[in-house]
Amino acid sequence: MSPTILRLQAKTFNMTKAFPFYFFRWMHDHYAKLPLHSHDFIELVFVWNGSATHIFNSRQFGRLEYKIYPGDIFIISPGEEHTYHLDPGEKVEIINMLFYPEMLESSLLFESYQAERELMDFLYVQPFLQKEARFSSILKLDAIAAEEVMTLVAKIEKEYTAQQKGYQSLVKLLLTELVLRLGRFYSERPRLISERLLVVQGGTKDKLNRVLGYMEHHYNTDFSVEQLAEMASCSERQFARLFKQATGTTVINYLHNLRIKRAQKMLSRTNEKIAAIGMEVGFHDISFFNRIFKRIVGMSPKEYQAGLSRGGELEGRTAD
DNA sequence: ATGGGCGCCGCAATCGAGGA
DNA sequence: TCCTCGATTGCGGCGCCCAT
Repeated sequence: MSPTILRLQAKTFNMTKAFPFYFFRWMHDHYAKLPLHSHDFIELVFVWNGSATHIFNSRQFGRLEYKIYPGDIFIISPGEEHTYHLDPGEKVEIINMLFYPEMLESSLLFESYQAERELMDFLYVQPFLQKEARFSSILKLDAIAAEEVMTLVAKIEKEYTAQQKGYQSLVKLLLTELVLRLGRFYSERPRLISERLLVVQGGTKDKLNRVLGYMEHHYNTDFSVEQLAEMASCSERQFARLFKQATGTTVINYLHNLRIKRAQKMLSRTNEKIAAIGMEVGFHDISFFNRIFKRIVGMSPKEYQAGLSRGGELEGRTAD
């Protein structure tokens, strides 16, 4: 017998037609059982603290489970059934924003540019495409992006709580900005192997995805091909072969591209010294960082930074 | 599809010189 | 002082070939 699914509706959260939005934070632990539930609104989830296992039932993909950690952001679309499981001793603090599409300033999103429409992939398109995309629609932000997002979330929370004159319009605008920014981070994130991997088989694809996920989040630490191969449960030789087959490049080249891309982003967003940025993205030697940067981007980090500060269009290539 | 052997290539680290 | 570039060196990664 299948479990009863709790169906949550707008009236549960006092959402109105004029302002269909609800903001709340909640703490969850092993003892507080949240039943499997679904809703007819969009749920934007920010993991603030702790960890949990997110359990997700989908008509398309069946039952999915994945671990969530601080900084993770994901969307639960209308009709999707989900809940959380926490092991004894485990706790999680989550920020939830429940809303209907009417909350978003559609004039800003849909009428102007195709680019804005593409940003909305994060909300509507990607989660329905394929099983792997469901996982990749969990955004993991770097420190700078997370700060931008959290500043916006704090503003929304402040407006929503204080409820001063005009707060509904301000929350709409802030939520629209938040979704656009998330869409931008989503489109800028490194592509998972599975999204372009057509040549390798299912089980292998999962293994490579696990490794690529590791590389994306540990790009600035030292690891060997041997360790990665172990993670993928295959020999070094086989791993290197599959990696090349899947990505079109070698492990080291892929890692360099990842590091340089992050370095480009940092150069454009901070005033940190080039040497510090090189170290931060995982290069032990500034000389070697310069060389790799120039090979990939087509100009030295200094030239790249100078180009940014002039505010002009950069001709340099993008690491990808 | 997968793994092993072998040899070459280039990454990564280090040092030094020179320019802005 | 900071950044870039060149030279050098040890060793790990990768391509090729062949076997299972």
